Amino acid sequence: MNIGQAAAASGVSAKMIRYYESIGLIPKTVRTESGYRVYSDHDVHTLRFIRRARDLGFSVDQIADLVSLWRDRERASKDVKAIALDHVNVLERKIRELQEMASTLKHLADHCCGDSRPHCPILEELASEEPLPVHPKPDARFGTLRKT
Amino acid sequence: MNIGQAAAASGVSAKMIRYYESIGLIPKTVRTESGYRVYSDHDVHTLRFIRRARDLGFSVDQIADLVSLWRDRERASKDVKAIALDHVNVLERKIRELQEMASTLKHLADHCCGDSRPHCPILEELASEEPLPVHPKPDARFGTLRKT
DNA sequence: TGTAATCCTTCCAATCATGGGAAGGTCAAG
DNA sequence: CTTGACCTTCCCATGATTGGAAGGATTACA
Repeated sequence: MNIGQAAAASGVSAKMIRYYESIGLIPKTVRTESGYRVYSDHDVHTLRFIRRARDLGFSVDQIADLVSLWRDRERASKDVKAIALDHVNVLERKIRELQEMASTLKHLADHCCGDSRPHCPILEELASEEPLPVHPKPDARFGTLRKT
Repeated sequence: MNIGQAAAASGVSAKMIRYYESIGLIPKTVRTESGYRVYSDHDVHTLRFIRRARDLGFSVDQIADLVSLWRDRERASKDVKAIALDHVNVLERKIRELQEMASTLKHLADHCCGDSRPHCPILEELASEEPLPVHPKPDARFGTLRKT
């Protein structure tokens, strides 16, 4: 299988496959006489594993750890779980950050008439010397996202 | 005022001030004879405006638009509001993506005992040929985030 | 068999916002 | 006058990904 076919079969672009090889996430493949990379079904399986981990937002470093645990039949599941929960924490922190931005911004936009006149609370707020008002109150709807 | 003082007063690092100047987000400043950049209170005010916009996650391009609207006394507030709401949409889309990842991952982690044995549903799922199960059901808790 | 289209290769560059650091000039305090 | 803290420019790195150029290989079709 050529790299293009492996890409189509795995959902990882040929560009990324070469990149993953270059950084050592996947081993160097066999080549044909003319230098073409050759992939097996097993390689494609690994690539699909990587793509799934990537779709869950894992970093390449974490994916490397996950792949190595996947290959290791003696692994402890707690090591896998630790990586996963670590990543959940990162995701949730990021989510809270973005929610805070969105909430503040929606609040500001709600108070802007959005017509053809120049008066605009959004700009006023950005230009203000006061600390940015951390959205009215951390809406209870988001409470379920807290880690507690 | 030197760049370091402007940085301290605005909360934008000296590095970033130079960068913003280089990309044209802020105009080139006056220099002393020896080449030091000189900043006025007005410049610092602009920098603070930029920092606030940045803290709300606006891109540099959007910030440039916001600054230009801020400067424009003839602006229409709807132009500002449009930028803000556009950005809210981007933020909310990103939030939903991250929530989907976190939710899927938490679900997987919940089913992993996390002990010293090798069996691990997280790895099994990543290695599976099935489509990633988009978390059990788009939990109603997140429904309020939908754009409708 | 010729040729054109479609692959593949490597290498380099760009993204986005930010930080690190080197080499060297400037300034203020002691 | 020296020392330390500032400033200058320039280059590099991040992370994951895409784009493209130049050139070789393979394939398909007439």
